[in-house]
Amino acid sequence: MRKRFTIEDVARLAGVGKVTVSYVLNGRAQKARISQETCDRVLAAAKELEYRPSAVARSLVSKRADAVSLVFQFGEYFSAGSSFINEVMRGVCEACVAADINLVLHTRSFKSPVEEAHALMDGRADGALILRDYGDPMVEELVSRGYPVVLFFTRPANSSIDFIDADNFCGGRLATQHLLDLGHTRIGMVRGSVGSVASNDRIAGYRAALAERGIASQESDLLEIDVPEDVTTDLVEWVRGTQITGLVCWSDDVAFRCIHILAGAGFSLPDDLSIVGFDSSEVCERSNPPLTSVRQPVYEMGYAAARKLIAKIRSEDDSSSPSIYPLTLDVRGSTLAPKQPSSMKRNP
Amino acid sequence: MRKRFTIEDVARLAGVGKVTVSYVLNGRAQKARISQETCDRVLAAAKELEYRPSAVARSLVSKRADAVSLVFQFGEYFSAGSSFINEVMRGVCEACVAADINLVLHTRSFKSPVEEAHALMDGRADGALILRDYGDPMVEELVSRGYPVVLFFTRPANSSIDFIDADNFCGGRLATQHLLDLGHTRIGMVRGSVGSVASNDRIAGYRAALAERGIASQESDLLEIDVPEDVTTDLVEWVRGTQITGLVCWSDDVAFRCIHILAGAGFSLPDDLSIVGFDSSEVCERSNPPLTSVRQPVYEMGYAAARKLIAKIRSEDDSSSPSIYPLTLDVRGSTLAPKQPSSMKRNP
DNA sequence: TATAGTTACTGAACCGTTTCAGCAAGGTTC
DNA sequence: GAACCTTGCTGAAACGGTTCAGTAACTATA
Repeated sequence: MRKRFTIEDVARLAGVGKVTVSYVLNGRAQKARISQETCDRVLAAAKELEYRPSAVARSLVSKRADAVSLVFQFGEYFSAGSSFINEVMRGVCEACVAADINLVLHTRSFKSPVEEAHALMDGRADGALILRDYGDPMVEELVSRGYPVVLFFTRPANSSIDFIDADNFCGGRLATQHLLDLGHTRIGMVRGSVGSVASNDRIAGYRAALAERGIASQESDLLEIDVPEDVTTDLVEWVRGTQITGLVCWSDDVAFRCIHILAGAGFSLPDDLSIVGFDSSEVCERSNPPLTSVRQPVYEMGYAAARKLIAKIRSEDDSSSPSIYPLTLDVRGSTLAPKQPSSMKRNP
Repeated sequence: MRKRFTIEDVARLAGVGKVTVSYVLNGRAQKARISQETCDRVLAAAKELEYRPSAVARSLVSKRADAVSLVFQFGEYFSAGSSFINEVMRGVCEACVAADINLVLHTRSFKSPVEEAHALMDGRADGALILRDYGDPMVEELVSRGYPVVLFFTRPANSSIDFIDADNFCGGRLATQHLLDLGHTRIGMVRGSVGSVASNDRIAGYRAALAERGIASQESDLLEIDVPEDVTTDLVEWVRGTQITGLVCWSDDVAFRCIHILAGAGFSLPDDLSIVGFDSSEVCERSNPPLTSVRQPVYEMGYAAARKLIAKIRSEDDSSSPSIYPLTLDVRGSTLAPKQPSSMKRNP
């Protein structure tokens, strides 16, 4: 690569000190009372040399990187077909574009959580956006050092930590209530991983909805998975064994997988089983049957998380923006009243 | 954030000069002939202060950032449902993890292509991975300055530029041949944008396949779109108007959209129209009908592009890895012989 | 005409690292 | 005992910017 010109080169060419160049190029010519004539000379010199300041040198003294980092399990989230992470990325990217800062994906190999935390704090980014549950030792390390952090799609136990999450309790409740309203009484749930706060919240909502109708929830009606690929033909036996007629899924992806596997096993959907997804991504419209799903504003949440982090870094006020996003239900074709209603239908 | 300790602090605590600390911490104690005892003292001091070197200061002197940047239209690619960009990201991220470098998403707002190029060369990254056609003024600016660049999913006219691309000509040919083999003679193509090299290559392959069977290709059999959302109900009229019985699509996403729209308009698929997608993403298995698609190794290509760039930056030899990836066809349920074969079927 | 204020700049220090040349102390060699 | 290694360490400069506190030359005020 061709040698880059430095501020010194520009100063020399313009016949001024490098300080003057710095002031002019940072738009602070007024404050430093640089004359118009000198300004022009500096600008001309900079243009002639096609001078571009070194972000690195600038960072060293300003102690700001004008970048935030984004941390998650890349291999896991960037797996085929999930629109969730796409929407997250789009939200985060657009917030960064709007704020004119860079986004650093912390794709480094680390030995320990503490190492990882230290690497995050190496000065390349001014804060971190983390898609991971609180309780993670890495997060705790960052937080304990006062490094600016915003968690999203989780809800930290420690309330002093900034976060953006959806109202998963309501989401679980909404999905379950919908099935109850249709007349289902045996409702199962394909839950997320046990450690996930979001998953536990949704289960709580699910249980609350059942309890409101006087139905006791059973542990066996929960099927745990970590990633959509965990949904295998075991699902078929589980569905048959539990005799559920309604199913609330951890995500749309999981729901699609369930549909695929159940259809393959001879289930007629939605007649044999009503299925509710989560996220209500665009594909729900096009699936067969179209998927009833809890709408999660993933894009907005990604955007908001980045905004919150940026506001924090810039010490701007951000108190007006919510931390918890409400969820709604998009009813589509994948949910129907059960074939042999075991109770009075409320919605005929 | 708590004040960070610097190399000076460690040196003071260990009772040595900061140079010594630098050598010890960079594993060059041998070379600098630092005694074991001093080494231990330095290590202990560093641990006690939980010292972490500043990546920024280090970059300033080493002139390396240990990061590469990734450039594409974030808003456009990170749109719901596309597994293409997910696979790209996964490949790129994993290559970066393996090489222990960071990935910078250049999410900044720029006025002009030249500004954007300059911003890319600001020192935060050692090279750029670009998902954009060559000919783009930004790319030319980078290349003309000798900034390390690898383009992917395109094929630069200037052969000195590194790139990773699929053999789109063969891909277009393969898809078309498959339909021809099934007995189709009127075959249409939903092409990508006109400026796209990949799209033009696929069209050339499509035309070559037709020509090999003595069929003249017609301009009206090509439907241009830029993004999947461009596929609207106009498609229905176009299909009816052209009387095609086979359709090669720009991507799986486009194919799914076509299926959705055509099915909505009363088409019975695949009986009324055979459809071939491109990418052969995982969802093809689960769609209805399962989508015949040209398999593009997107993950591998993303990985390879990042590897190539990293090798270039590190001046390693990378001549063994291919630039052009072969494509294959995954035949699934969305393609059948036409209902009223207009020629002899070759595959009954 | 001494004092103060303004204008237009700049020298030096600093940010936190790395690198290179150098140096003191002790050990070998002849 | 002079010349030359070796060992173990360090001072100073450099990387490319920014910031602060001047300062020299004018102009305005009393």
